[in-house]
Amino acid sequence: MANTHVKEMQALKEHLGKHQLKLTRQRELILNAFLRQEHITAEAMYHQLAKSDPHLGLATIYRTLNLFCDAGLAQARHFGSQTKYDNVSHKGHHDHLICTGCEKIVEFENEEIERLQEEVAARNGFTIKTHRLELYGLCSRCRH
Amino acid sequence: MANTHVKEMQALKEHLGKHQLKLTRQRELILNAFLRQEHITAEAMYHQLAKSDPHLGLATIYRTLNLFCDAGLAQARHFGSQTKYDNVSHKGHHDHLICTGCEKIVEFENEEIERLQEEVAARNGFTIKTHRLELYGLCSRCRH
DNA sequence: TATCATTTTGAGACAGTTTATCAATTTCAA
DNA sequence: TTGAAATTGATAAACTGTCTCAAAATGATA
Repeated sequence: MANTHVKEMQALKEHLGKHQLKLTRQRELILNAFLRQEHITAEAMYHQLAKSDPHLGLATIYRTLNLFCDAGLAQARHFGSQTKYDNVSHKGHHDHLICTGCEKIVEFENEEIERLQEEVAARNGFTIKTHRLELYGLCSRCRH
Repeated sequence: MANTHVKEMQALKEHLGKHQLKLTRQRELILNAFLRQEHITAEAMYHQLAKSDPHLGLATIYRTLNLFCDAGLAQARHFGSQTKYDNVSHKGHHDHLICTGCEKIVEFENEEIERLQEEVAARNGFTIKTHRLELYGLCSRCRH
């Protein structure tokens, strides 16, 4: 199975090098599995990888996903009692509409909002690397 | 100490009446404390109220804050590993520019972004109650 | 106001998620 | 190849939030 995620692997290696961290078999394995997802929980990834690698520990999954966050490859999003790790490289970036009634999540993108964010950032001397936008409310079904 | 939150108390009583629930000393106490906050965690409220009422149980705080959510007075949001209960009657916006270099945080407001958020929500049948927008990047000082 | 079915409370047990611990193993620079 | 440093796996521990249940409080009714 070829590594089709050369760019992300490069980014990970760069982060590891900068922080005196090491590239391990597990980190490669988890990265490849992670990049195939749009977003996933640690627990789900644990079960998924257990099929091919039964001795991979849950703690390692958590540690590695948090490492990916530090490296800018992933972004943690807390909802309900679980943490979902978003794949940042997956189709740019998506924001979320979250129904507080039924917990339904709708993803959206809005270029105009992105543009205004850049504008706000520039006005304050910032260069944006990533962002998080979550709108909380009630979906049409839950409003009634 | 007079109850200065007549409107919210009225809304709570209405909810209680509709659902065969009872108005208790604890619910009044917690409501008054809650309405003084913009947002608070159950744990924080527990410690705050423990000073004047050492026997108020943590479970009661959780139950009551969830009751407020049902009554439309509060809204739960998950932040990190904790749940914050937003006071719905406060409508302050808290958008943030966060520097990943020096951790500086700049607050901002942008009406145009807010308007576009409403638009996106409406297009998806949602009614927004609150939102969270965080822009991560480098400030001018850290970029160099 | 007294009665009493129903709801609520407090205290702690419990459950689900994430992190800490630590001996054994692996990595990688020299 | 060597060895200091980082990482892993297994599991204990921590944390947040919910459940349990006997005792207490509430409020509708008489």
